[in-house]
Amino acid sequence: MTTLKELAALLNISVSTVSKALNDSHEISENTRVRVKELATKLNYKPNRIAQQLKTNKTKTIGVILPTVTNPFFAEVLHGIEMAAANNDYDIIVCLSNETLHKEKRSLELLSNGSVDGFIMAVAREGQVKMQTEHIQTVIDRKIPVLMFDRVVNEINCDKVIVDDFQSVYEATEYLIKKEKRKNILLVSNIEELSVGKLRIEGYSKALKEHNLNPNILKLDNAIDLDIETKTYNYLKKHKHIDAVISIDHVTGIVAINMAKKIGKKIPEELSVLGFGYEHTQLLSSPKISIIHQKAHKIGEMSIELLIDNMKNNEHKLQTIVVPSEVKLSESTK
Amino acid sequence: MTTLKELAALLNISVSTVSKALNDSHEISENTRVRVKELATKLNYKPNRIAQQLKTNKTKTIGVILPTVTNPFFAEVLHGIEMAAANNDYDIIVCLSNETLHKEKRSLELLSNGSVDGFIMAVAREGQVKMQTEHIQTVIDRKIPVLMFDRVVNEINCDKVIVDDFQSVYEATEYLIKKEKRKNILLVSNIEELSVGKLRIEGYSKALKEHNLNPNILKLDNAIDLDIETKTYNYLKKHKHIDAVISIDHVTGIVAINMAKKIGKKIPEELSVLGFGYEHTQLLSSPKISIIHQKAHKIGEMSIELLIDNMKNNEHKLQTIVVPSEVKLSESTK
DNA sequence: TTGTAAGCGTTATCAT
DNA sequence: ATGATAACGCTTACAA
Repeated sequence: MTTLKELAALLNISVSTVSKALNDSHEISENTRVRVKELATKLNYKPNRIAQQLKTNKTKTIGVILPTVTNPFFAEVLHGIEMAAANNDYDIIVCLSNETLHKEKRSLELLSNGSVDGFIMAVAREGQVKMQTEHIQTVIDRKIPVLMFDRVVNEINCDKVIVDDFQSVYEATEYLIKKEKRKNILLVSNIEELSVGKLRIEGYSKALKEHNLNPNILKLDNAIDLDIETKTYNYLKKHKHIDAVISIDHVTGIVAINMAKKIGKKIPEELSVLGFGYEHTQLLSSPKISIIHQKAHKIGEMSIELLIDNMKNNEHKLQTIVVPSEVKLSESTK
Repeated sequence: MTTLKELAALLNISVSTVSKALNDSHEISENTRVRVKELATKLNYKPNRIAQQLKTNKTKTIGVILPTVTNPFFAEVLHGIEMAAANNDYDIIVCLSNETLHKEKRSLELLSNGSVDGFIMAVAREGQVKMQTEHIQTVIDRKIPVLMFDRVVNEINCDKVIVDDFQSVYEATEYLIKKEKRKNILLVSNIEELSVGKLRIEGYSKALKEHNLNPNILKLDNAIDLDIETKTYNYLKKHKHIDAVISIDHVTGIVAINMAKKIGKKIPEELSVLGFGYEHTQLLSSPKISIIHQKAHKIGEMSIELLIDNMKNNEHKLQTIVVPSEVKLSESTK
């Protein structure tokens, strides 16, 4: 790799002159500026980023710690983060906690050694269940900015970008009650132990209470694949009076549709199904599921913007931004 | 952040002594070694990675360039990459090309300045269509190791990790012909311009030819959402004799099932459906689709292993590894 | 307008 | 056993 030193030697001028010339310093004469730049392009000179980082004590890199990336919500957030970061000339280092505390901890520790200028993270399931968060506070105490999105720790004081979990489910439930006149609404949950899951369930409960309806909640307890189907099938078979389903994740809603059809329920006439969804969710269900579409891409973008403001702006004030979701009704229920 | 210098000052010894003590040099006395380490842990000293990188000219970081991460295949590969990288004490910088050439180019250029020790990439759709690949060769010429996975450029000589696209579809098609006695097999494609798409279609064509059957190919031409449904619906409606569908991506197979049911076809009796799939694909379809399951996670792991060997091992030989897929038949067709 | 030199935090060589 | 010094590649005050 070509270095400033090499350029300087070839041109018989000093390193600092070369540096200044390349950075368009006014101190440098037109003539040498051109000579330097020509040789630089000819030799394909690129400043060594590591050296620049050491000098400036800025990495222009953001650490992104996600619980997983196979969940389409996080994939889409990551997409938003990457795009926005690139637009601001930031790189991102991605770490996956796999929902475990030890991996999340390890990643934070490893990257806190000057590898990144700040962090964007959604906390791991394990940390949220066990309520262990000191490792995050430690990073903040070291004056490294941290931003949390989606899954958030209330006790920690930092920038946050969250979804309107409570409000969106509250409104969706109300819609089912008031507009669609549903009276026996089942909530299906596979994420009840997450902060977002709790909020969604609260939104549902509040709407039901306000209309004097009884809650029906099917907690799948972090089940996988066939278990999800069996439990849903059995529940719907046993409780024939259910006339609407709200799924609070992106999978169980489609499963509910499939199971209901198997039982012979007419959708949406006899059963209205609403779930959380992403890019292809509606395409994959038939009849179409109605979805609460979290603006995951937007969440990613906002996270970058806010974190960068925190890193650059001395008067930055910590804040929590709520990104509203968008309800997409299926054609059939519109 | 605590530095060696600070430790040295506090202990009234030289920087180099501190450095050696922390690195367990035999030159240092038991006594000072302990003193240094105690103070280091007390002040939570962590060596500055940037400085180490500058010194050693190794970043222990790998650049990962993906076309997208909302496609579950790439998400799962990324997961495998991240896990394997972490196990080998490597960080990954993730860039998304969004299937565009200019973003892919930009990312390669930006990271080629000493930011990473090597690259893992799947080329963007645009580059594959336009057959533009010089930017990749440029990186290789600079002696930065590059590994390609899945979508691969034959003309470029580098490590490759690929899927058995041709073979898996060939065998799946043969299975439909020989075991299930299907005679009118439709191939649905939304990725015919990608290297992998071409190979899959070839596998299909070869199997048909060997059994003297006529190919039926529905090219969706990179269509989105409702278009996919409409085109599939119309085709199946018009060509009632179709008795099997092979989808060569992870979406159109499920859509085919839904559309066929709409038309009134019995699945799998009248129509057998087979597609490419990932974690939740089968869960989302009803009746269950049979899937060719690409070992995406494995592809990610292998890519890291191979690239690291390339970076560390002087006698490394460039190679192409084929990761076999696994066919998961739906319960109903087993 | 150009050059010298210090410094970012490490590691490594060579004295002491 | 410990320390002084140079070096990685760059930026930047300060001198010339």
